[in-house]
Amino acid sequence: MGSVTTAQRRASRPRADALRNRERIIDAASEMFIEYGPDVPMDEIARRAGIGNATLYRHFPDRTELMWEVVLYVADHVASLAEEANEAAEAEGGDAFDALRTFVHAAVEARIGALCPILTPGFDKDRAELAAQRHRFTDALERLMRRARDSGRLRPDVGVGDLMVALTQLARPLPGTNCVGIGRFVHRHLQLFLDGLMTPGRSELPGTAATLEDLKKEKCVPRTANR
Amino acid sequence: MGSVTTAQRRASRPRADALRNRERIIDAASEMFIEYGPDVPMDEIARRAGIGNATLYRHFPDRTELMWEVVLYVADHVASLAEEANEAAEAEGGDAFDALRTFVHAAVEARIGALCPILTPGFDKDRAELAAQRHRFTDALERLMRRARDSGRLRPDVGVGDLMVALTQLARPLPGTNCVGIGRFVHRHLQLFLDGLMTPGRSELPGTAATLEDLKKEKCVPRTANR
Amino acid sequence: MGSVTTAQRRASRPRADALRNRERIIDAASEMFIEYGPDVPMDEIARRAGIGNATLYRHFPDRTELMWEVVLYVADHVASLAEEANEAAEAEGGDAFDALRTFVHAAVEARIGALCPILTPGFDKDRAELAAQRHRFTDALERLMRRARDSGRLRPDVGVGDLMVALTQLARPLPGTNCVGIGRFVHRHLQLFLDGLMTPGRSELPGTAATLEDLKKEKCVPRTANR
Amino acid sequence: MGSVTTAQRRASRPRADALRNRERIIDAASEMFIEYGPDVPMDEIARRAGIGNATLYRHFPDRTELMWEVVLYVADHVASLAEEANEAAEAEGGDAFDALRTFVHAAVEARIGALCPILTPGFDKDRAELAAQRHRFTDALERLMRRARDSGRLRPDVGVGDLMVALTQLARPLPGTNCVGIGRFVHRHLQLFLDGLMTPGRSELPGTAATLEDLKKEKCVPRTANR
DNA sequence: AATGAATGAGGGTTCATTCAT
DNA sequence: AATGAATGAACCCTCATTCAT
Repeated sequence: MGSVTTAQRRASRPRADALRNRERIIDAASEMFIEYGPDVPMDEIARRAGIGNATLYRHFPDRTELMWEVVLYVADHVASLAEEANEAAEAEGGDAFDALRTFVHAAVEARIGALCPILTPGFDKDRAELAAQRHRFTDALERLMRRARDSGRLRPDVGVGDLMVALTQLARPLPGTNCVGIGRFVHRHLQLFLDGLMTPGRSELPGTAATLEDLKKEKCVPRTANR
Repeated sequence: MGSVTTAQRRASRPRADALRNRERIIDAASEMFIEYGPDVPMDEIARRAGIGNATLYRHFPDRTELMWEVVLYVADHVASLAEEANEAAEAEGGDAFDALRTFVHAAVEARIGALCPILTPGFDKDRAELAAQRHRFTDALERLMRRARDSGRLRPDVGVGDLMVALTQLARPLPGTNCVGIGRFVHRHLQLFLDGLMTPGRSELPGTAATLEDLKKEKCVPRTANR
Repeated sequence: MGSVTTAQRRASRPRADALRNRERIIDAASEMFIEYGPDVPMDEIARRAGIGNATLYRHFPDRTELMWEVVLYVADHVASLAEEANEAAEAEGGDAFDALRTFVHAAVEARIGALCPILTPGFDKDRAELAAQRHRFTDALERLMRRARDSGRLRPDVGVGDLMVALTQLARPLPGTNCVGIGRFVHRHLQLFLDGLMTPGRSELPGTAATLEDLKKEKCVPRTANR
Repeated sequence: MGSVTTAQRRASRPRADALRNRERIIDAASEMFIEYGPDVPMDEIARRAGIGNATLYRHFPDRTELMWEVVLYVADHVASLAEEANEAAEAEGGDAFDALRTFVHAAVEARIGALCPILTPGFDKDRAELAAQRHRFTDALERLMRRARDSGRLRPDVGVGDLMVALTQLARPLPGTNCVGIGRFVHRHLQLFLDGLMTPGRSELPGTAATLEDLKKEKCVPRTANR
């Protein structure tokens, strides 16, 4: 036991430096998706990752694949955070709304903004692995919010979709900028938004809560083709 | 007396169709800046305006100039809204926080999101005409917020910059989406955010309030590359 | 007699202002062909002529036609100069080489450089009217040079083509510039070139004399299509 | 010792094919600058070089940079020719005017006409490397002409600028022509011009000698438009 | 496996020419 | 007849992706 041929090792285990590069790329890409959006030039990602552009393509055959891996990586992280938050809420003495706050701020640090490619037209968000993470995430967050609602601190007229959309929006860089400066505002404004989510509700809300799923089903017109 | 020749009228007044086209362009551009950001292809703007691309360039010699006109147009509108809101607040029986709510929702309808080019690196936001509108706007909004603060309904630890940034962010379409669907959320989430702005403050806010001016001074790297 | 209907007058005689515009256009174009080459933007020509662009097109349906008229106009002028020079040489006491000098310098003033469109690929230099002028010009110049040669002051190993090419080249603006400055050099360098044409020849000349006709027959490869 | 690894060599030395392409581009560009002027389409240069247009841009980020490299390349060559000519003149038994003739004809072969971008408005002819070549060139040529003047064979009333401008002009292809045919005349007419430079001067020269420097200072309007 | 280089397609802008007033 | 406006094609340059070392 314990002895494998070189060939076997090759097949199963990638070279150490290749693994390291893979990490670097995902890291660079997730940062840059947040700063510049999902259209950031591939060469720039490669540059920030400190590798040649073709190396990037060896790891991820095209931009779609890269987006996919980034999303998967971040979604995994964020899902874990949601689960942890939920567990904290379930734990003895846990407060669900506080756990929600903790999760929201942690999600920003975990680069939840790098999930933006999900909304890109043509992105196949239903591929198995991602679906799994989304389920973990959605489940945990829904249970957490239900618990917060039940505890009487979360307004009953808001849903997971509301939180997700607002979180995504507020965590983005300002349009047309890659201002690091937005960072100064993100946590501040999320805090204010969370305050707005608390009971008693201070205003009537228009529309209804929706999940991201619902949103994705909206009539998304490719506005380009209307002539 | 009082009568001008046709020639004179011609000289001073642009042709009717040209005026119409100009309106259409600004209209299309302001919509598309909101939906896609200030980098949206010029050809797409022309297409949505229903004109040839070169016509776009006849009206606005380059993208900068177009951004400028759009911003001016929207800023004028939004400034008026802010002034109206302020006047409503000053009027007998007026409530400043309610006026603030009214303004926020109206600003979205007025396409305040189309002001995003202001944050674009290289945009000369200090040109005289725009500076004037910004002053009108800033003055009115600051007075409105001060009044709301004084009336005891607005948290004292938030500033104009907070409102502006959150408003901008929440009013944007989701990244990569051309979904009209986001509209369903905008007013809803702004309402929640406004709730969070009310007294009594329900949480401690990190950071400090900042104006858009401050933001612009942040270390902003040019958008396309960082080399 | 002497009475024509308005209709007849219209058909035969263009309006006075139209005539004036036509002159202005040719004037502007001939200047600008010299300064910028035959590719100068049509709108710029219209601008310098002080008219709208469409007016230019009413007079000359396309750039080719405009070039043609300019060439015709200048060729006529230059041909007259050549004839005058020849006559001066034939007159009693006339010196042919001196007449040649006079002609060369006068041709520059007459904007001989505006003949450059002749060499443009696709230019139909064989249209009847132009052919006539070219004949007048060539005849006069050939007789003048023959006479100068016979008088013993012009080298026998140079021909009309030599003079024409050098004249054209030295009278052009420097490449890439519309420097008025070149004017300072033109007469100076033509003078030097003419000195070089005098007897006794001070060097052996490579190649043989050629007419512009010969030149036009050269293998002119449209270099664009060699892949 | 003294041995470099493959990696090191890679880092320092560009790939062989890239070098080859670079040469081809400069070669094509220098030809085409002469034939069509500095405005020749980049795509055409790429085509003649036998590469894709983007490859051209990889080597030279923009047209300015390409002009610069071409100019540098040719200037180096021409400067060497001037120095050689000067040395030949200084050598025992050397004749300065003959050396000048040799230089002029060699400069044409060395594509001195490709220096035309120098006169383009906005071209920074003072960048260090180019300034160096220009100095080498100017020094050598001035010394050569002074020597020729001192030897009594060169007219005293002509300067470097005269030679340079006339050389540039006579070496160009006829306007609008892509005729290789002009080559037949160039050496012929330069020979005639050189003859005109010899003593005794056969005519009075208008104006005064000027350097290219002087010319550059003339009131040069930007090329594209004059508004 | 890693890389620099090459490429075609696409967006920004200008210009000759046509259209509508 | 004169004009301002509109347009498609062409050119400059960038970027995702592929190729060759």
